[in-house]
Amino acid sequence: MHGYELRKELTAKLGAIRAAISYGSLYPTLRRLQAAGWITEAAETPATAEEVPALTSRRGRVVYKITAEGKERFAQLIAQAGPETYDDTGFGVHFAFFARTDQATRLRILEGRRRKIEERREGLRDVLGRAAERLDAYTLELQRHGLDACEREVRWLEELIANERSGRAPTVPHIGTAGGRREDNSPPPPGETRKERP
Amino acid sequence: MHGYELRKELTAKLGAIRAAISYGSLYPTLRRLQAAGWITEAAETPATAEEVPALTSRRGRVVYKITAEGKERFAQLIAQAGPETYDDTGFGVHFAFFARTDQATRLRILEGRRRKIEERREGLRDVLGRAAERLDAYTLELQRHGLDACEREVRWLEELIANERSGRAPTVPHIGTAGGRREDNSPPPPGETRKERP
DNA sequence: GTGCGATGTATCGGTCCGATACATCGTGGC
DNA sequence: GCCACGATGTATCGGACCGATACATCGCAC
Repeated sequence: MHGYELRKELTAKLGAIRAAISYGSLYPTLRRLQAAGWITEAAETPATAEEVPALTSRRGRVVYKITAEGKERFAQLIAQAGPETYDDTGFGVHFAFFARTDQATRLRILEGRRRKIEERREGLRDVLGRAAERLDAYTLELQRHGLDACEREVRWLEELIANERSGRAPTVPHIGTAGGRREDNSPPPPGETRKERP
Repeated sequence: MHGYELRKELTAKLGAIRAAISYGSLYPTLRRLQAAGWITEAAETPATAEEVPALTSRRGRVVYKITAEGKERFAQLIAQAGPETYDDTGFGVHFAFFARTDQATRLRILEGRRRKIEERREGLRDVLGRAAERLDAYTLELQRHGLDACEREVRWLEELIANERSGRAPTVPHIGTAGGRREDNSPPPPGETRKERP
């Protein structure tokens, strides 16, 4: 893909957890990835390239392609978990690429996230219990709303964890016409033997 | 307060919406505020100041105090709304200081936030409707969870808006021992005549 | 036929974070 | 008695990211 396209694709995939990636972040990152050898420039520079326009740095549509090394590095990145894996953005990104990981990794990340949210929940309960008099009604309402969100996310995570353990794909509780679904998750990417634990 | 204390205070107040403010942000900001004349250094430098230790830049506990100009500027900041007022962090900060604003401002901000969340919700519905086949089960589950969060927040906002219009303080739906509450909101800060629309 | 919104690459200034350094104080364990 | 360790407290630095902006092309509606 080229940068603009990639941005749209990522926005559709990550739209639920964060805003669109900024250009000031996108293009430098693409150059960094290229310098590292994880992506390469793949054909298609301008259509009207026969004439040399000598204008300002004109370059239209740079299409990139991931390399074998890049694929391997990406597999590592989404499988390995650090402390930042469990914060809001980090978890969202990992989760969005769960279909490219193995079940052990998915379970590890889901449980780490649950632990993190439970800690946040306890912190909020502390504030609501101990500092309730010192805070005004609006601040308290904010904490309550946050606490509610934590509780819901823990339930959500627990459902996902239970499904992973029982080997099912993520459930579709609210929409589904009849029951759940049974589409296969984590299909092996075509033409590439992936190592389970990089 | 001094920096460390302020950080703890803000963490308790904003803990539901964002992580603690980093030191790399806190201390430069305090200096910026001081340079602008919105806060001043207020007494209490070290206790053992009689001896000049000539050590490395030793300065213990700098206590700051807001100035009259700072109070006015703060009142302006929380009352005026730009586009960034309605994103997650911006809205949270404004909401956390709702008790220091008037009802018209509160309503304006709540409705702006609702509009923003409704837009996000429609975006997610679009993705779930149109691009459902292109995305894997985990990505879809992420969108569903995000959509659910949007719907809940809209309901929450609508409740708050209704309460504002009827002149009541924010309701306490889940906890309360008997009914709601009727604590006064937006008390005028003591010893300071605040302008309603700066 | 022309104006305007979508497509597309690019840079720049500024802000914020994460890690780190360093010093003091209180307190509980040995 | 003393000392290790965690909490308190100020400070800086590099790097990542955002928001605004600039500039060019393309398709299409009016």
